[in-house]
Amino acid sequence: MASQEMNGCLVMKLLKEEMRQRIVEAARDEFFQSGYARASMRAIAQQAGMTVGNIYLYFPGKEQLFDAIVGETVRQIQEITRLPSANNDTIRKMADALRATFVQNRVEFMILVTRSSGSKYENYKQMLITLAQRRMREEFVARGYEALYDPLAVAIMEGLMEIFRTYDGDEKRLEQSLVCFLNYMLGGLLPPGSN
Amino acid sequence: MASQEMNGCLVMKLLKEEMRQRIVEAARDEFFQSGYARASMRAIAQQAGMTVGNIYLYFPGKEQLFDAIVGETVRQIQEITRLPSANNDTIRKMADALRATFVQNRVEFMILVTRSSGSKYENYKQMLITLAQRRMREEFVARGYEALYDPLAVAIMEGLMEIFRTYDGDEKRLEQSLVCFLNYMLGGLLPPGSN
Amino acid sequence: MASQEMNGCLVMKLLKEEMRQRIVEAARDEFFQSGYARASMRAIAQQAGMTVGNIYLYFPGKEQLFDAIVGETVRQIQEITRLPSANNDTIRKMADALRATFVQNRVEFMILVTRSSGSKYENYKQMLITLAQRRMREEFVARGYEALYDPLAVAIMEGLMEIFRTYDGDEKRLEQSLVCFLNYMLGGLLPPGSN
Amino acid sequence: MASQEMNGCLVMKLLKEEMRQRIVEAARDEFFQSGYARASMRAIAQQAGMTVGNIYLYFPGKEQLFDAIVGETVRQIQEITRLPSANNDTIRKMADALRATFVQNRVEFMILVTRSSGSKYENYKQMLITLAQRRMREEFVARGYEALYDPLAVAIMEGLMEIFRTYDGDEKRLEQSLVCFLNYMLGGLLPPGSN
DNA sequence: AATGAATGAGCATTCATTCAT
DNA sequence: GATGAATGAATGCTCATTCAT
Repeated sequence: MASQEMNGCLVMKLLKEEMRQRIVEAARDEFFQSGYARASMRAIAQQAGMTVGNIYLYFPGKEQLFDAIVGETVRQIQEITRLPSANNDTIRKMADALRATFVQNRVEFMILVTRSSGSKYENYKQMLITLAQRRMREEFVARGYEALYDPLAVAIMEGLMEIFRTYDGDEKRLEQSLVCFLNYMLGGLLPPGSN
Repeated sequence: MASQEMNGCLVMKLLKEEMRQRIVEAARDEFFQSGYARASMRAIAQQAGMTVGNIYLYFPGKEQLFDAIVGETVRQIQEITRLPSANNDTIRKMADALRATFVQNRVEFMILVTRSSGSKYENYKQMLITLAQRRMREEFVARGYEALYDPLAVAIMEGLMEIFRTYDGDEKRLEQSLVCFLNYMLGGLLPPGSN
Repeated sequence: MASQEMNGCLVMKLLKEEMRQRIVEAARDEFFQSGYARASMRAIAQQAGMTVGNIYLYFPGKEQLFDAIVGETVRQIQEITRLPSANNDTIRKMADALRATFVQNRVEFMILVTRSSGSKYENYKQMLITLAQRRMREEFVARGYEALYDPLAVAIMEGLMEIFRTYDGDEKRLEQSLVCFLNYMLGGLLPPGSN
Repeated sequence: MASQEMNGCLVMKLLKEEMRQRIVEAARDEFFQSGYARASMRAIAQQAGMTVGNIYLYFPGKEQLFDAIVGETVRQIQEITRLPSANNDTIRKMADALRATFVQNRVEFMILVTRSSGSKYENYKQMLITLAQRRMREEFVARGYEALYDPLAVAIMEGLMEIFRTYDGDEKRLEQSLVCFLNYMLGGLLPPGSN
């Protein structure tokens, strides 16, 4: 009987984990498709093949469910942004780290950046950009582009994201485009003859 | 007596115009803060210091109220986008026209581009970018950057908008930054020795 | 000055009466077109070329305005229905009286009978029919049709109204149809060879 | 345990079905009393002893709730009206079919015919009458009553409905009255000596 | 006498959340 | 643990009526 209970417990755990996963996947789809604000708990439950109420056993609410999806990605990106800006390749390193994150968590990244309106992450893209700006500031200032670092950071970030979007799934061309784009964008920053 | 009547008439008109203005301003605030979809007619009414029903004396509905705010800006931009792309300065011309529009209708422009989700303008930014891409395509392809025109168009547009945002109110520096930014972004397109 | 005032007073009276008439006519149109429930005070005011509030100077409310339109017709029909049922031509007499009323107050009659839903007259047609039934009862019973007087009363009334509707404006054919229809409907009631 | 589950399941189903039924009954009452347009979802919910939102778990909207009530009756009548008009008893057959429908769905029939203003069935009675007219036209014209078929069709239909109303519940007398009424109404159509 | 702006209660509908089972 | 029916407050919108001018 004890073994039965333990067994039951394990099965339960497994079941629970599976259920949680099903919810998360359905929610990811729905958030990606409709955005946070327009996403409906009903639709998520239906797609997950369960009832609305059941979702609330696994997650306290819509916001926390959203967190469960994009939270990990947020954390990864926070790691990236904590890297010391050792040399003049800061941007390339950030771009590469973002690429890695994107390749791993493509949908989560896109949700976070373009479909989070209405959630507490609704300014996430802006946060990212601001972060990039801080990193780039020194280098730009050193090269006499202090007035440019702000829009350039934005331009680079949005350009990167467009590349992510465009070459989504084709990792090889994604990388090529990334390099090509960054060379173009950062070309002006390099001393003549440095390439 | 005639002067009294005229006076009364003027006062009325003023009052009406003032009310309309109060609604428009409250709505602009609300749309800017919450975006079209989450903006609430009740909240707008409250902020304008009147009842919901009264707004409907001035505007037929939420959508038309939104239109009353962003419509003029939309029209101005349509004018811009109809310009013939005579020479290789297309982008500079578009940028300049956008700048003019932005200087005049800063909040409206921002609402249109970043807070219009749920309205008929919800893809407005994408439309603008697509437009820019079509304009830039030829020039980029001619210079062997065919793989780049897509993210570059995005980068340029977003960079422009960031400049609008940053130097909002300081028209002089806005212009300087614009020129500087475009030189930087389009520098790679010019044949060597052309600068 | 006194004469001026009297003059003013007369002019006022005339004006007032004219205004009242304009309201009544606009209301008649609107009630006829949209029915009582869907008729809108705004629309009536607009069609009458005045403001909503002004209507309320002449009539206490929507219901009383409706009364001002159909009230007279109601009274006329009440007169008819008070006629003593002297001989066996009751129905013909009622039909004729209704015809007279209809010819005079065509629109009011139609409003009363078919467009009064939502007002206190919404069962007016039924009232009329019930009345006709009471009148016909004796004659039908006398002729052995006691089980028939009820649906026949309805059938006759509705048939009459359809004729009113169909031959509206063409008084001659209206009368012909009326006679023809009543002969058909009441033919069975007459003793053989009585025609 | 299996039986418990089945039991639970059955109870659930019953409960759901009971709720649905309560809504339908409350709605039927409300639609019958106030007509489609003036019927209020709030009132229906209150009469059904639940909140407004809950009704929307069972029906997508007011219109579909109305359909759930009158739809079956509409379908039955459509069947009737598809009958080929084989001989001169068309009207009797239609009357009989209508009687059958009425006996089964009395309130629904009345709602459809007299309380559907504002819904998509608001011209239902007229449709029925027009249908009857088309069916009767030939026969009437053949007998020289071409000017009469229109008001007669109305008269017959309304008379039928009155019989339905009057003898509601007493099917035997309903049938007798029907036959009697149709004999009376159609008597004039038959050739002399045919009865 | 006339205006017409303003009100406020009403409408159908939606949806995150709760809770008895 | 899971259900899904139920809630209740919110949404945009309408309209008869009122009232300061």
